Amino acid sequence: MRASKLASLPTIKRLPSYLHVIENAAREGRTFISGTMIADELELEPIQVRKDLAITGIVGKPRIGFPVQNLIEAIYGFLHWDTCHRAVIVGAGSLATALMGYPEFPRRGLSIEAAFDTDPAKVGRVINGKPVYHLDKLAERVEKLSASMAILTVPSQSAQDVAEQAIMAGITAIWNFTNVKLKVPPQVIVQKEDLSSGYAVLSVKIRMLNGE
Amino acid sequence: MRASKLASLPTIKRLPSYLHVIENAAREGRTFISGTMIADELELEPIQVRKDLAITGIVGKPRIGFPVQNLIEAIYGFLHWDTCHRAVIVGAGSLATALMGYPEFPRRGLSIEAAFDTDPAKVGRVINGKPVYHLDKLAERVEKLSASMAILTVPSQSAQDVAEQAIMAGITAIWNFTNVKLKVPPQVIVQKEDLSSGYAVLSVKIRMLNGE
DNA sequence: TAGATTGTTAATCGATTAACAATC
DNA sequence: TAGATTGTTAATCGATTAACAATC
Repeated sequence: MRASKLASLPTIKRLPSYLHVIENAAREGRTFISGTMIADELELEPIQVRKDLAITGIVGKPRIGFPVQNLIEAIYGFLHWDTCHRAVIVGAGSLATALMGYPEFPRRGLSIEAAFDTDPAKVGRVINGKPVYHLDKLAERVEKLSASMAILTVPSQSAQDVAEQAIMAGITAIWNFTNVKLKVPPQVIVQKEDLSSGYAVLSVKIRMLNGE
Repeated sequence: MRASKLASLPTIKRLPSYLHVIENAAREGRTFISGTMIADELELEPIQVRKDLAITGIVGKPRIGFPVQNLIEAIYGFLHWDTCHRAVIVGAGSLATALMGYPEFPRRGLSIEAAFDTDPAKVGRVINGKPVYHLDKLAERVEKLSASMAILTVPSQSAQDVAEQAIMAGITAIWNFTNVKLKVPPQVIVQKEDLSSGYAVLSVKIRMLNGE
């Protein structure tokens, strides 16, 4: 059992960027990387990087740093990215297309197996090698694919309805790209991705830069 | 001058979701809304909502709540969403298409005026009523459009290069959808949008749910 | 009026940062 | 060896939450 309770949300969110830097180092043939180096690259404090990396259980060598391969494996393990997450995506628009073509996901254990839509113009098409089915086929396909995750890229109005259908079909984790706060049973996990909040931060920074 | 220094990053990130709830209330014809009600809707603590809303300067009435219209205007003002942000998007792929078609952005002051790409198959096309230019035209177009923001949806390898071109062209704010940590001069604002970190959180929650 | 909700002040909680001995 | 970097323990910082008088 991993000591996952010890990892805070901010730490978990930073791990992927560490992984990115460490994988670059691996690609360059490095076998060790120091927390200081990672911190420099990402403009963070070295102490924060060390603290965060501690949750992986990998111990570093003073003066030398952390073993790159072990660190990569440990982060994958910690993030559960060494396991395949079979997902379906509902709403086969351009955002779905973007997510289905995102090359990083397959390497990180996320496999988007099929898309669903109600638009007859989209049903039957193939996106990035994966079929687009009518939403009616959701339950049937989720079972056949043994998918446990649903990614929601539908319009806001249908978000709650689609979420309920997905849950009925046996989905236990939802990655929600709509701006709707979904109401789900307690055992279902929802992660909401909110573009507006990123834009809000950017926008406030602009206002402050412009000296108001 | 607004007391923007008093708003923490978490508060800023929550404001858009408050706005969403409050605008729904306005659409239903409500003239007042309580912090408790907003909190219920978003599964937050009432005290947190009250604290957050305090930064807008709008005062509520005990027992009744906050005046809906004033609150909406104040949040728009605070987030700088009452001002037009003219933006260009570089990398005219499916993510760019998704962002250009996101109906919320125009209402929130974000106007994506043009897209840029190096792919001859994309240059000259029109996405959502906006032209796709060759990247060569970036400087010229940014000036003509008097755009101050660039949205980056290019492949990682070209991210740093494109960012530098955008800055040379006069861009002062970058919304970065690549997984590259950009190196920019201190006066340039960068907001990095990281899908991996959301996926990391979801994935760790799944692992914990599955009882490991 | 009664009681739900507000704004404020204080307490708690948790994350970040600092300090430093150990060590490669 | 000398000194950069580690892991740990303690201090600081900031955000969330609690308490409560004021009030519509």
